[in-house]
Amino acid sequence: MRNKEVAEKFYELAEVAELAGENPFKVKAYLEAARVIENLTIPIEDLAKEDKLDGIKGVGKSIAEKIKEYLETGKITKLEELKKVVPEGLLELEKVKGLGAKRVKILYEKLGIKNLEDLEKAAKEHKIRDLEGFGEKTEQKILEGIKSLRDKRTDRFLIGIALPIAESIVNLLSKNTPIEKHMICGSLRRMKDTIGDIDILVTSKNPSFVMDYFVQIPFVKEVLAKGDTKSSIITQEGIQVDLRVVENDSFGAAIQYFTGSKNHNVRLREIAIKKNLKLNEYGVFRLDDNAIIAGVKETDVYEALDLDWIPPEMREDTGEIELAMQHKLPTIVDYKDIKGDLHMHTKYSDGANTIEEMARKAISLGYEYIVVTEHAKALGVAHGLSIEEFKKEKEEINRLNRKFYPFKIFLGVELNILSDGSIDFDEKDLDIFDLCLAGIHTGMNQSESAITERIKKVLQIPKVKIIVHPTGRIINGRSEYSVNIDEIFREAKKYNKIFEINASFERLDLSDVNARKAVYEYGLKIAIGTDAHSTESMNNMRFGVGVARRAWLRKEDIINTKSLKEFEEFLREV
DNA sequence: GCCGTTTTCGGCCCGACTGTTTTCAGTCG
Repeated sequence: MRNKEVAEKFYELAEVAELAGENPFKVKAYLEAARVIENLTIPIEDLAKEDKLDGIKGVGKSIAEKIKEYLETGKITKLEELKKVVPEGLLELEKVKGLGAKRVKILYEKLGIKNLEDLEKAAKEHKIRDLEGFGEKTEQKILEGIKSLRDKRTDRFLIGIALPIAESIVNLLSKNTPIEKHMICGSLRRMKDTIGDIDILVTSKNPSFVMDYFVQIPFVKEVLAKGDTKSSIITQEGIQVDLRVVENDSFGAAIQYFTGSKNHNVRLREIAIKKNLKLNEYGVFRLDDNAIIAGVKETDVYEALDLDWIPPEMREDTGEIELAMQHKLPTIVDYKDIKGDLHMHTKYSDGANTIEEMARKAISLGYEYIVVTEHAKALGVAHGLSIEEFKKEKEEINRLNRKFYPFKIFLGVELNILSDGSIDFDEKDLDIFDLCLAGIHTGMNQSESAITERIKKVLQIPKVKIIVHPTGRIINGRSEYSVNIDEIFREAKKYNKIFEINASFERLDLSDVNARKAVYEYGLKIAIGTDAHSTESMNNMRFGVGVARRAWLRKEDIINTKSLKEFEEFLREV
């Protein structure tokens, strides 16, 4: 699967082409192609082989040729030629806030500025202020921009860090200020695995009171801006939070606008134009007489465009708009559809709580069952259990099941996929388990073919049902190990295996793109497990469901939406 | 360079903000 790689090339092509002064619409076409390829669930090399590249929306004859050329030779002639005219360093100059392609080009042509160092020197020597279109303030801003670029942490924030902060701010506002409606928008509402900043929208009859309160809440580290309708702060954690107060009549249009994604919104506005309408953050307007026809409710905004309302998690312009147009959107899984948690650890291995505490927590979450899945013996660092120890755990589970009836605890295990593709126990010993998970915890630096073969080997073990955290990524920490995920999925379908969406917010593995591929391209089923090591982290289920919703998964695609009775039937088939 | 339930040619999202300007270009989200 080389989609990501090809997409990167076209992002680069777009950047370089823009700096070279190519037709802006051509640049837009490259960007659009890159984005579509990135979100494709089918390997692009397969499409190339079958000569179906120009069937991709946004890919025409010319871009199809470039894709083919890249796949065959590793190069795009057009890109190589442009690079001869555009120095490498110009790309980083665009990252300075306030500088876009146009200004970078002027700086290069008039002052010969080729990189950050040149830029800083020129600004300090006051050479920039005399250029046409530039001035003293711009020069100052450029220096500030260079500084913040160098200071800036490049990581985005994990959703599991950002969402609780956003929620506590909303709570404080609700309690202490006269706000009426409120909504956390942006990538948080879309449940992206990482977020850049927090967007909160509220309505209020007394905006200035709300703003005065907002900029002085305890965890504010810095106030970036304070106005009547918009204020921005930086929290102690370093996350930027924007609070906007909007009119009640525009609330629906505003949350639509600020939820994004950008690409989704651009498409909506294009659709509006074709219907002789205009869409902005204030509402949907008729172009003829500027009359407002929607704005209070978000559903009305979509309806005004003849679209079904689209769940925020799906708003990435990867086909959801077309389906909404035809009224064929899938009914995606709901947060309350989850009936059990399939992956957790207790004090028996490296968890912080007892089985009983985990069970009580599960009951408080409204679950009908849990599967307790300690590490198996090969994972020494995590107190992996022997078969004898699992037998003991089983006795305690039996006792607790009598106590908590009809709620049920199952005995599972998280097996290790060892470096030769074997697992911790003999297959005959696995019969004591209700459910066997298996995952890679060691030997992640092996080659793609080695890791792929390891997993394929484990797929053949009848008793192993679920592959957990299948790509091994830790967000902002460790990238995926190299594995041919298409080959794994194809093989898994033969044996009816299931893949986990690990709901721990550092992992979220499978990712949205991979989960969608597993279900929609390979017809596989998904399990969502929190991998909780404490009662507290069982709350992370919502992040896993968020990924499932971003992957367009339906209730029936996810096995832990089954009722206890259905789940027991499922286990008997295992 | 792509695309077509008005189009195979002539379009290609919207508004706010900033700084440089006397009416607007560039940038951002």
